[in-house]
This record gives sequence, C-alpha cells and structure tokens, in this order.
Amino acid sequence: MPKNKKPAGGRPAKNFEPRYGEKKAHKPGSKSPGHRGYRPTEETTTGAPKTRWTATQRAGRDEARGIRSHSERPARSFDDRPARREYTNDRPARSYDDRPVRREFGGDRPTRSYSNDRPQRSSDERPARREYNSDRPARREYGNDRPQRSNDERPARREYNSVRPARREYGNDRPQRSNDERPARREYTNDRPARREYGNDRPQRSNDERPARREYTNDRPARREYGNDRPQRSNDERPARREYTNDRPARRDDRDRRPAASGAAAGHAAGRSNWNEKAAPARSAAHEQHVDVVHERLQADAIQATDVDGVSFGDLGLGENIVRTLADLGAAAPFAIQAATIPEIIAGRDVLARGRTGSGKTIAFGAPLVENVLKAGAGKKREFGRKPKALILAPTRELALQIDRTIQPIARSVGLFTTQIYGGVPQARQVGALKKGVDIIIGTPGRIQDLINQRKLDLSEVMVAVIDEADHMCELGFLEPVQEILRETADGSQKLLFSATLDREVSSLVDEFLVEPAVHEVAGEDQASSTIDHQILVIEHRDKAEILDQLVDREGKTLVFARTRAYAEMLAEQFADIGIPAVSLHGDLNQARRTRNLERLTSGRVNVLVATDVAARGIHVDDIDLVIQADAPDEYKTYLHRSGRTGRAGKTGRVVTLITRQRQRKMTEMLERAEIEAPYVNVRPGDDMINAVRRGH
DNA sequence: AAAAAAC
Repeated sequence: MPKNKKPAGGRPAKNFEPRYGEKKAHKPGSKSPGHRGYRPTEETTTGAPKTRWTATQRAGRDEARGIRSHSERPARSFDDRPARREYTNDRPARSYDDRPVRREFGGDRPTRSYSNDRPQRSSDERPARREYNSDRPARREYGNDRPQRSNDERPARREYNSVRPARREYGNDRPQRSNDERPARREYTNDRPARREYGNDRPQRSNDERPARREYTNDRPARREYGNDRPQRSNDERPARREYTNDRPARRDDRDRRPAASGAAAGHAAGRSNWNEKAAPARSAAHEQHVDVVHERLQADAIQATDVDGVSFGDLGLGENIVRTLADLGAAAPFAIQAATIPEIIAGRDVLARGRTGSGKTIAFGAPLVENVLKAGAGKKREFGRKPKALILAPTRELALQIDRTIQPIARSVGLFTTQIYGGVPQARQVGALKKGVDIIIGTPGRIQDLINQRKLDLSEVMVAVIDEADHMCELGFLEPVQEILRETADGSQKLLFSATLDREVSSLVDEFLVEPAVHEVAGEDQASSTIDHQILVIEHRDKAEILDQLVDREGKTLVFARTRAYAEMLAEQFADIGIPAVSLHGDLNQARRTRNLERLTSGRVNVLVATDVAARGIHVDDIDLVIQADAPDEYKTYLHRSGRTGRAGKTGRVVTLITRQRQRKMTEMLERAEIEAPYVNVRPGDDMINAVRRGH
C-alpha cells in the first residue's frame, strides 16, 4: 500500500448510513494543490494511522497487484461479454427522434425489446470499457475495492457534501433522555462471557441440547436485567406489544382470526413459540399464498423509546474508539433498536431484531460486531493471511457496499479490516485482500460461495455472522446459499438476524443456526407513528405514462419503482426524453453502471432514479422525499421496504402508488397487511392532485 | 411471477 497521505478534504461527511457517492477517495479529488479537495495521491480516508508495512504485507500487496495486472486483460472480456442485456454499449446508436412517439408506448406498450434499437443512453456515457479495473492506479489497500468512478464524475460530490446539513437530522428525532431511568448498564457488560474463544462459552449447538425454543420467548434470562423499566413480559400483559398492534384498524385481529389462529397464532397467544409454523395467508386461496404470505410476527421484547434516554453507546458496552467513531458518523447517542441489541450482541447472544426502515439497524449490529471481533483478537497481532472473524450477508451488492461504508470506519478505528465480497466485479482484488488477511467480510451470497468453493475464502474462524434483511434472505433462491454459507462458519458462531419486516419466515434459519436468540423490536414503531405519508392514485391505464411524466417533473429526489427491469429501463428513458434527467437501477445493468447510477442520485446529478426491487431494501439515499410506485408491489413487505427509502431517520416522506381501478381491492388487502392507511384518489393527467404530490402538498 | 445472487 502506498504511504498513506492525509486527505486534504478530511474525513467524509458524517453519516450513519453513508450515502452513495460518498466514496472513500479512490483517486485524487483534484489534481491541483490549489484546489479544494486536493489529494496528492492515493489515500484511505478512514481509520488509524498507518504503520510501516512488513515484508509479508508487501508480499501480499504485490501478489494482489500481480493478480490484478494479470487479470487486467482478461478482465476486459468481462465487459465484452456478449453484452447480454446490457443496455449499455453495443446498441447501434439511434437518435432520439427515431423513437416512436413516447405516448404510444406509454400505456400498454408491448415491451419493446430494448436490446437492439435503443439510442445511446446519454451523451456522457462513456464506453464503459475502463470500468472498475483498468485504469486504476495503486488501489491496493483492501476495503477499498469499490468500483471505479471516473474522474469526470467526482467534482459533484464535494458540492453536495458541503451543502448537506451534516447529518444532524439523524439525531433529531431521538427521544429526549432523562438520566434517571436507566438501570445499571454494567449488568450486561460486566458479565460478558469472554467471547474471545468464540463458541466456547456459548451453549452447545447439538440439537438435543438446544433448549426448546420456548425459552427465548418466555423467560429469556438476560432480558430481565435491563428490562426493569420495561413492560412486563408475561404474555397477557405485555402492554407494549398490544398497544402497538391494537390501535391499528382490523388487521391485527384480522390476522389473529385467520386459520392460523389455531396453529401458530394460538401458540403465539399461549406464549409458545413455534418457528415452524407460518401463519396462513390472509386468504385461503392457494394462489394467493405464494403471492403474499403474512407470517406471524415474532414475539419480541419491545424496547420503549424512552428506555434509551440518557444511555450512551459507551453505556451499552462499546469501547472508546468505537464510540468516538460513531459520533463522527453522526450517531451521538443510540437509537432504540441499537440500545436494545448492542448489549445482547456484546454478551454473545444470538439476536433477532426488527426495527423499521431507517431506524439505524446497521449500527445496531455493526458496532457490537466490531467490538466482539476486537475482544476476540485482543492482544493478538494482526497476522498476514488471517482468516475472517465476522461475516455480514446482504441481498444486494449495493447494500453490501453501503453496509461496508458504515462498518469500515468503525472497524478501522480499532485496527480491524473489512472487505467486500460480491459479484459483478473482478475477483482479483477481493482475493488479494483475503490473502493479506481481513477481519470482517461484507458481501452477497453468490460470490462468497464462489470463493469458498475455490478455496480462496475460509469462513471456519467466523465467530459472528449477520444476516441483514433476514426475512428476504430466507426466500426462495436465497435461503439455500445462506444456509450453506452459515454452515461454513465456526461451530457455535454467533448469529444475528435483522430486518424491518422480520417474521417467522426466518424460522428456517433460526431452527438450524440460532440458540436461544433474543428477539427485539421497538415499541410504538408502527406505521401510524411513521413519518411517511401514503397515497394511492387510481388512474386509467392509458394515462400512466403522462401522469408519471408529470409526477417526476419536480424538485427533490424521486425514486420510482417498477416491477421489471425492462420497464424500469423504459421509464428512465421516457423521462430523459422529455428532458428530465433520470437513470435506472436494475439487474440488467453491469455493476459499474449500477453503482454509477445510484451515485448520480445520491450526488444530486440526477433527481430521478427508476429502479426494480433491487433498490427496495436497505438502500439509503439522503433526502428522497417522494417514492413513486409505477407498478404496485405484490407483497406487503415489498411495499414497506420500498416506502422505507423515504422518511428515514425521522424525516418526512411521501409515497404514491399508481394503480388501475381493477387493482383496488387487491391493493386494499395489501395495505391491510402492511398496516398502512392510505387514501385513494382518482387522478387524470394535469389534475391538481398531481401538483400536490409533486410539491408535497 | 419478478427480482436478486457467481462465472
């Protein structure tokens, strides 16, 4: 690694879930010393001062270089690949006016195959050849292997950084604290059972010993300690939970009334926990079952927001460096979900946690994870080629990247290294990082499995594994890889499952991998208390394109969701055609473009992003104030997660969903499952309603 | 049924 020079620009803007575009400087921000943001050379913006490299470290670096330079030429073929559906290059350029009149295909256009006849997307699109590997200079240090961004995109970043209100909104909605209500924090830090021989102090995993799952819902021992001021746990009292389900119209009852009531729900009511049973679908019709199953909520300890009053991250058991870094990231004091999970995680327990979108889940698992890894390796030298000690799995590459942006600074503040392992980019740098040795891996299942199979990644020393968006990761297609990966981790490794919509869908993982997990949620986190405003626009199908045009023509960042990649792509072009800069994000784009397009929204270079559900979960972009669902989602969870891209960390946001009249009933059912109240409004192009939405009333 | 996730 080149000598680390101090970044002239200082550390990145404070954030708790860093925005896209806020990349660690991969390149000099400006080539000229006179400029703001001048960086003389490669540098890392995070973490501890660099020490001199040992011979072995240099060897690792050279190896990584070797791998990369070797792969450089072949790597091109990566991009040259038959360009399957990549809407990027090989399309014969066509001028905009060749295209059929947009209105024509606005409504029920017959899914034009966009592979051949599309115009080049935008003038600044470079041939995508130099993408993330060719022209990169000395990017040796691991953790930094983000896709390259070309220089011409950079300047914008600085601007929007400086404009940004320094994340203080993050802390705004925090409940007031009062010092007296927090019972001794020590409790759960003191007796922390030395996690450093990981696995040792945890209950045996053998199945016969695993004490029936009942325990962790009923009389979970540890929970008491810090629950003094919390509602009683006995099932019939549990005020918090009722409260936050009851006052919502119908659906709770509805759910309990379902056939499930005899099965899982009955067990639920009786205080038993049965992970294997899922609630029956709202409608018994089989076809709907696979469309949108409502799983029983997990029985959870609901932490009261007021419980967090006066608590600091240090109180929760985090070390000084980590606390300081959190403060730098804009997290001065813990959010409720963080206060609930951090001590449990530090105590070594398996944890399930549900905290609504934008409530700070990344730090809730990230900070204690770093703490645990640090403790485990306390006093040990950072060995070359050491095996990773922690793993974080996410469903999309963008989310993995984003999580790393939050965790990396925390890890580096205590001398730990992270690396991202995800697909769509050359392996060489990732493998090079692994050879040198990393402590924390953040990635997506496919590439991780790939590297395991190639014996380039060894998870046998992983002592903490996090599954973010856990319920999603238990869906068809994701579950098996996740299970296989978890089986590679150390025996008795700690497992942490997080999601805004955590429910019994995760039972498949819980049953096999978790031991007496603590289950946490935040009381009062219902949609009624949400900062998101919902509306359903009932439209004629033929008006759809025009109405979307009008909605999107506004100030402020707008995220548009489409059901398919093709439609997402088409909409982005449609908007661009009428002069509204828009980009798309979906799985048919190569990773470089995905990353770049998302960054364009973050940086404010465009205000409109059209995405598939790849962007539905976890992605944090500051200040998206309008989410438009051009296609209504099919699942209530999808609705919740898409909506959650706005109204984050207490900010306000608006969600409008376009449907035709025929869909109204289905929509109503879904809103009930999501426990969301939203008015229906009939809308024609040009209606005042549209302006109201555009301007936010 | 779509989307995501490896090459």
